[in-house]
Amino acid sequence: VLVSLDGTTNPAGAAGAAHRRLVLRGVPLLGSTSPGIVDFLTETHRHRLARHATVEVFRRRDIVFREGEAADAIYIVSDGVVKAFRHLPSGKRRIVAFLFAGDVGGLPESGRYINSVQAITPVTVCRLDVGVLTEMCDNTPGLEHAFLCKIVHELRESQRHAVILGRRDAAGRLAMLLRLLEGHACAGDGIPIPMTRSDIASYLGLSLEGVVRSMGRLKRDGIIDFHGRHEARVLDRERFDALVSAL
Amino acid sequence: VLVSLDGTTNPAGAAGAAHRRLVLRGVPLLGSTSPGIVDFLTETHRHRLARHATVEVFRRRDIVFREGEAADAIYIVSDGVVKAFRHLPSGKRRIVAFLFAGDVGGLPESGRYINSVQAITPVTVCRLDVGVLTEMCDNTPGLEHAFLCKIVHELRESQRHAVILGRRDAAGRLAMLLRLLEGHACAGDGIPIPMTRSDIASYLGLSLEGVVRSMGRLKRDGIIDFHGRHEARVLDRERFDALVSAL
DNA sequence: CGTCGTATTGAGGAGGCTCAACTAAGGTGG
DNA sequence: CCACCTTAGTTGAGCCTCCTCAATACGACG
Repeated sequence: VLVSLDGTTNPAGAAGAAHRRLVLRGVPLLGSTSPGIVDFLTETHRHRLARHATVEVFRRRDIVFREGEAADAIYIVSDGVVKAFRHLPSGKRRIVAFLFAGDVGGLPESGRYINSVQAITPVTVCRLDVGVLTEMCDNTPGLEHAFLCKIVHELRESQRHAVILGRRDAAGRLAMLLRLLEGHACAGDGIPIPMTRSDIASYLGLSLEGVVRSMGRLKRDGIIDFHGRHEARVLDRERFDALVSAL
Repeated sequence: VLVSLDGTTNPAGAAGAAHRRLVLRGVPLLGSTSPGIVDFLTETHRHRLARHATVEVFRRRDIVFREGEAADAIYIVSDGVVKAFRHLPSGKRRIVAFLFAGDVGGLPESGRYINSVQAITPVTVCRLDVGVLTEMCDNTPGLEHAFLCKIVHELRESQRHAVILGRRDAAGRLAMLLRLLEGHACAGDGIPIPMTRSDIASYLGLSLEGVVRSMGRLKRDGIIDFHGRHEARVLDRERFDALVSAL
């Protein structure tokens, strides 16, 4: 943690820094003319939240919070990517979600975090004290609704994850993950793969080697090209889409 | 649909009928002395909602709503069990969740349902018009918060589902589902299995035959006893728990 | 330039899927 | 009330995929 401002009210500078970082991205509940993804927060929300938000920076591999800890705050990812995972009784870990800029993490159950969150790239987050946040929701119209919309969005994403895991073919699962990552890519460029093969395996319910071999197959088949370990590029869009849609 | 009262305000009788059916069950966000599951709705919420809720009854196999349809209403399951599923491009279907009494379904994306819901037992639901509901959330303190808590609960359940699907052993997945069903059973009795083997397979990401064989193994090993097709009983609690916790 | 974490590749084995035949149960109409 | 029909469930044989184990290569970082 490099920057950590506590207290209930931020100085103007810190509030300004938090302000532009507070974003809740997702597809809205109700139909609208506007396209897919929007920011659920209004300017008013942002200003109010910014006064009490703490900006925190984490390096790769840093833990943001741990499963089982008292949930003092919820977090909004502002920059970078984190993984949310649960420890299984055996000691293994299963990644339950990747969180990108505009996602929330740290929703508690009975006052405790239900999964751990760890940075997989350098990360900037906004920390919102739960006490302050609940109070703010009570007297800021639409704020709680914004979070509700975001959480519904994460529920949909989680269900999509379940659909991915329901597939039996490794290459198909991988393709669906790449499609997901593509959604977070800047258009035109290659698809960034911020996480390790091991993380991918844990998210897809495969073995590490299974992930590697699936990548090898996609490459051999001329569907995807992998540049280095952290970038992919779709070569054959048609067959890629077919693979994603298969099953 | 056997009972369907529309209009924005219900007569006293219908409102009374809806009143006791309106329940949102789940584990709360914040820690409390009270144990596990609570009802997020207050009496006030129930009374207000009841005036505009429609009670609907469905028989086994009836469709409550379909993926892609305009989402006019959200539903609270009052009695019985439904399955929420998505159609895959191939035409197959994957069950994303089972909804029991106290669960919500029909949360929209861009004004449309994102999955279909079908009754797997005789079912009673409360239908809440989205327009009326959003309006009511604006002028009923705590109502939106109740839904938020419930949706967080469903998000956790969905993540648990993902953990189940991450397992590679069929018997272990099945055991985890049985554990989930056990949570909805009246204590002391056997575990009711309302859904078909095919539904179980679709939920667990297995083949129908795989489900059957896994049941056969649990029975042969003396861990679970199956009475008929819709009831299970844990014979060896210790090994059952070990199986659930394995991996 | 060494070292550790990460990635890759190979051989062998286990588990689940597919295909196919068959049984059981529920529901409908005569 | 029974016969029939449709849906749901069961069992077996063989194949295929993915996992496991083990050895090796790569690459970031000090």
